[in-house]
Parts: sequence; C-alpha cells; structure tokens
Amino acid sequence: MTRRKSVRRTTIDDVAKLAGVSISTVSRVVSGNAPVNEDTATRVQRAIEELNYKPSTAARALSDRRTNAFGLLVSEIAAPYYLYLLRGIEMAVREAGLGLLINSVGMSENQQEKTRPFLGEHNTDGIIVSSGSLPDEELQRLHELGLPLVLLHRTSPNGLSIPSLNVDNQAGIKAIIDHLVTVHGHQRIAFLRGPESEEDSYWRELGYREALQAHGLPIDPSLIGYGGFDEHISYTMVSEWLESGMSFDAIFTGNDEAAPGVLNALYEHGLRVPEDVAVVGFDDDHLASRLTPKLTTVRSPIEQLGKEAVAQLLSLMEGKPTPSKILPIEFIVRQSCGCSG
Amino acid sequence: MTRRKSVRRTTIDDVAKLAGVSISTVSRVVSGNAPVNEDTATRVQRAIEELNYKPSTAARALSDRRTNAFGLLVSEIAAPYYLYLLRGIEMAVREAGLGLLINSVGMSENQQEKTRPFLGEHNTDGIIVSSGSLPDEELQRLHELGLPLVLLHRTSPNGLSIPSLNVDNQAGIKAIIDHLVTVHGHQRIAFLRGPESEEDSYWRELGYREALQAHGLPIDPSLIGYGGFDEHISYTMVSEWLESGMSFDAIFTGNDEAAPGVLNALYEHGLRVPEDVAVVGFDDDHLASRLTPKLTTVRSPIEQLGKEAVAQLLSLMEGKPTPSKILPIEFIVRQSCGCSG
DNA sequence: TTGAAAGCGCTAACAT
DNA sequence: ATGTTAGCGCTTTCAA
Repeated sequence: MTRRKSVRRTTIDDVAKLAGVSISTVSRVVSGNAPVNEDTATRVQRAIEELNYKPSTAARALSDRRTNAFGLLVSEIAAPYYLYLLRGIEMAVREAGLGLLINSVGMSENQQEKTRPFLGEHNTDGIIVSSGSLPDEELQRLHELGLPLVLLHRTSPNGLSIPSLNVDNQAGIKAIIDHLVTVHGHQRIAFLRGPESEEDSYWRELGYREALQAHGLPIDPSLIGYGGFDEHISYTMVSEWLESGMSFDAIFTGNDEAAPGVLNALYEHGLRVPEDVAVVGFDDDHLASRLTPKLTTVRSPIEQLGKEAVAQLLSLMEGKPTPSKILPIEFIVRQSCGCSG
Repeated sequence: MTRRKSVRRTTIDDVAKLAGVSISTVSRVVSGNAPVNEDTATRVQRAIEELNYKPSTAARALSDRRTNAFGLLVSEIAAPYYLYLLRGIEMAVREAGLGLLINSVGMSENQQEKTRPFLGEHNTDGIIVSSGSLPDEELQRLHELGLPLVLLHRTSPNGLSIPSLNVDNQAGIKAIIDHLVTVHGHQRIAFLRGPESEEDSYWRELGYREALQAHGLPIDPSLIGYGGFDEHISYTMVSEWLESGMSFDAIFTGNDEAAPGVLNALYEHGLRVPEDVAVVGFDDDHLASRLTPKLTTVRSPIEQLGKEAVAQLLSLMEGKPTPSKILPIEFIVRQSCGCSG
C-alpha cells in the first residue's frame, strides 16, 4: 500500500490547548453528557469553531466500542427498486446521526463468483440484509455474535428469529385479482412468477391461487409462467405464450421491473394494452407511472421500509423486543388494467 | 445515549494467544507487508480462521491515520441518474478494498434547510462531490486540508484546481442537432434548459446554440424554455408553449428525466411523437429505452464516471497529478426522433 | 524473524 | 466542575 502524505487533522488536544482546558472537558462539551461550567463551555465551543474541529470517527469508535454506522447489504445496487429504499435508509440513518456503509454483493467484474461481503461486526453496528445478499451461515454467525440484523423481503432462517420486514404480498395480489375480476370481468389471468430465491415470489403466487379460488375461478397451470422479476425473461415468456397460441385476458407481471418486457412482447404480437390484454404490476417503482399505458400496480411502501429497517436496528441496539413487520400496500389504479385513471 | 450490550469481538490478542505468537506477528501476517516465517504464518492463519477474526476497522483507522473509506456526497440520492453512478462507485471502491459512505444533502424532512454534510476529514479518505451538494467554502476547507476530492458535473471553483469529471455535453447536444437537422430535416428545434445550479445546463445550451449556427439555423429565443431537468417543470413548459400556439419540429428535453413530462404534454395536446414532434433526451438513464416511443438520447457513461471518480481519488491519495476529464458520449438512436431503430 | 512498546484520538471511570 | 489516566485494537518503530 502506497504511503500518502497524511492529512493533519485537528485533534481534541488542539482544542483543549487553545481553550486552556483538559481534553476531558472538551469531550464533555462535545458530547454534552456531563455538566460543564457555562463560561468554560463557551470558550471550548469557540475553540472548536476556530479550529474547525471534528472528532475522529475512528478514535471515537474505538473507545465507544461502536462504529456509529449501519450497513446495507444488497445483491445488486443498480435496481430501480433500491432508489427509494436507499433514500429511506439514508434519511433515517442520518437522522440517527449515523453513517451508512453500502455493499453490493452481486456478480463481480469477472461475472464469476459473488464477492464476499465487506460488511461485518468490525465496521458496523448493525446490518440491513436484503434478500439473497448473504448466505445463511454468515447470517447466523453475525447474529450469534449479537450484531443487530434486519432482514428485508426474507424471513429469518432456522430458529434464528432475526426481525424481518416485508410488504403484504398476499394482500397486494388479492387486490389485483379482485379488481381484474370484479371491475373488468377477466377470467383468464396469467401469472409471472419471480425467482425461487425471492420469498416474495412464493407469497405472490400463493395469493394468486387463493384469490382465484375465492372467486371460484379455476387455476390453469399453463397460465403460470416464469418471469423472474426481469424484463427480458418476462419478454421471452410472454412471447412464447403468444406464439404457442395461448390466450388470456390479463397478465400479472410479477413486479414492475418485468412490465416493460411484457408490454413489448404484447405489442410485438399486435396486441393492445389494455384493450386486448390488461397488464398489472407490483411495487409502483420509478417506472410504473411512466410506461405507456401507465401501469396499474400495487404500491410497496419502499421508502418506508427503509426507514423502518433503520428503526428496527436502533431498537435492537437498545435491546428492545423487535418484532417483524408486514407493511400494508396500496392498490394503484392507472390505465394498463383498462381503467381510465 | 442508551448503553447497549456490547458485542464481544475477536481481537488480534485472541489470535496471538491461540497461535502462540505476539500481536505484531499476527499483524504482519494479516497485512502481509513484513516477512514472517512460513510455519508461523500458517499457524496464525489457522487461528484467524478458527476464531473468524476480522481486524477492527476503527483501530486500524486510528493507527493508520486513514479511514479506508470514501464518501459520496449527492444532493438527492433517489434520482434515477444515481443508479448506475452508484453501481460504478460501489464496484470500484470495493475493488480497492475500501468502504463507501454515502450522504444525501437534499432537503431534510421538514423541507426547510439543507442538512449539513455528514462527510468530512474525520470519516473519509476522500470524497466524491456531486454537483450542488457542497457549498464552496466547505469544499475549499476540505481541499486546503489536503483531503482528496473529486467533483462530478461541476468544475473547480476559484483557483482550487480540484479534479473534476464530466461528460462531453457539447458533443452530445451537437450529435443531437446534427441528427435532427441532417437526417430528419428539422429546423425549429426547441430546447429545454436545466437548472442554473448545474453546469451541464450551461454547456448544453452553449452546444445547442453553436450547433444551430453551424447549420446556419437562426436561434429563436422563444424556442428556449426552462425545463429544470425535471418531469413536471418540463411538462408545464411544453404545455404553455402549445397553448400559446407555438410550433416546433422537435424538442430537446434537457435530460431523460424530463422526457416523460414532455411526452405527456405533447400527447395531451393531441400531438404524436415522432410523427408530429420529434423528442430527444440526454443521459440514457434507466427510463430512456422504456418510454413509448423509445427515447433517442445521448448516453452518458455514468457507471464509468463513477469508477473514474474512485480512480481519481486513489490517484490523489498517492500524490499523483490527477487531471480533470471529460468522458466521451455516445449518440443512441431509437424511435422518438423519427428513426425506426 | 520475532517481540516489546509507543502511539493513533477519543471516552469514561476515578480523583480532586 | 474539572483534570488525570487507563484503556479501546491496531500498526510500526526499535531492539533483540
């Protein structure tokens, strides 16, 4: 490692000297958790401002036995979904006076192996673990170490009882089916399944089946295909369906990210949306309201999820009981279902 | 501050004890920058693995006088533009074995004041400063302190000579105008200007004027409006234009984010794109290829920009000369210009 | 090749 | 109310 010219930082000693007090006093003024004479405090404050003193995060961390930072572990940072999640997390973390370390464990440059996570007990006070970003063993190790952990879109493995956060997938898909059946009279509703690795996939499919049954509709296995929460996979699946002569009144795309692929496949086969086929997504991500036609979808409170995750972590740090949560969704009617919203 | 039950971390002493060596030796094995007997090294390695030892980032930082983390300062993290930037930065930072601290200084909860930046000399070894995210004074202070700094989409203020990174705005807009004029024969090309606070706005407008002149076309001030790089502002501007009876062959939207607003305004006034009006954007963000019609635009190498920024920071840390760069763009022909791409 | 020991900048317990 | 001091876990001289 090349030795770079070190930046001379102002330390607590500089401040103490200038203010004519001991470093403890400076420390007390800065942290505010011990009585200090008013005049002394003022002098110290002035010195701090004059020298532009900022406590060293490292020294503080070392002494405190805490890093004052939370970590966020995701599998692929450049997913539209993370835009608002990140915002929620960032806001909450900043509000708590903490830093945020992010780490994407997606495929590395060479597309070979997953990069091993950079985050751990040595550099965070707690980690937000997004689905599929961390192997169970490591999750277990960190949890047994006592490191606060919160799971996103994934429930705790084994009997670890790590709090988890998710949106109400079943209520979401139920709202969709109800709407398509009740308002638009659709019967043959195709379903694009997400990846096995995502729990959301499971819950959405379960909800789909239950909702159809609730309406007394048959479950046609050929109407269930693999969309992978992905634009290209969904495009391929829908194209295959159409080329094999399959017919349906509506398609649930799995999530919003997959929607553009579904729309394209439909268009390329001369079908109109929503006139010939209704299309509905899930998440209400950045894309949803900007597609043509505007996508009817289920809004996941993503930003809220992020804030909630930070709150959970803080709660865990205080040793409080921190139950898992399922956040409520909202059904957003736009145009791709056939409504004129 | 509530006292939480502290997580007992494995330290270098634990490893030393188990391996029967001194902590210096362990340190040498870990860092690899001092000769260690092979057998000893093996014993230490085993101990490290058995105990699952991870060096404390804080202790290391304190001793090294470096934090081993870079900071990213943006004004609003939830902008589509940052998706790929973030990915580029994250990859490069991880590859360098560093952490990434992000901080959004956008409006705080109460929408009142900008939050003061969380990043500084005390918690980073260098900062990537995105346009408009840090006041000049603080920039100057950090720079004078010797902290490596890289500017994104903004040149160095005064005579500070902080390296900056940008895309070739002028070449981008020139490519657009050339295409619209040469291929599609358009003459009246409207221009939506970005915010004053963004340098890109200036360069794009300059490029627009120069390109028109190069084609011997007049510059009609009424064809230049304020779009703010924003969907809603652009929507309003274009609507006003149309309602005041203005006519044009094409619109440059300023950036891709503004495009959906432009398209909507056009559609709502019964105009078709590209048949009645051609539309072209800038950036090739996540949205561009998913709009209807698919947006013809200029691709900014955003992910590349992120990687480059990290490279600049590393270069600065090594005390090397680190010149600013303008990254080349690529003109992406799709359908909104009238091509059938 | 290895160990002992001096810091790095801060907090908090303990004196006063 | 304030100062003194012992760590926090690591890196890096300096000696051996």
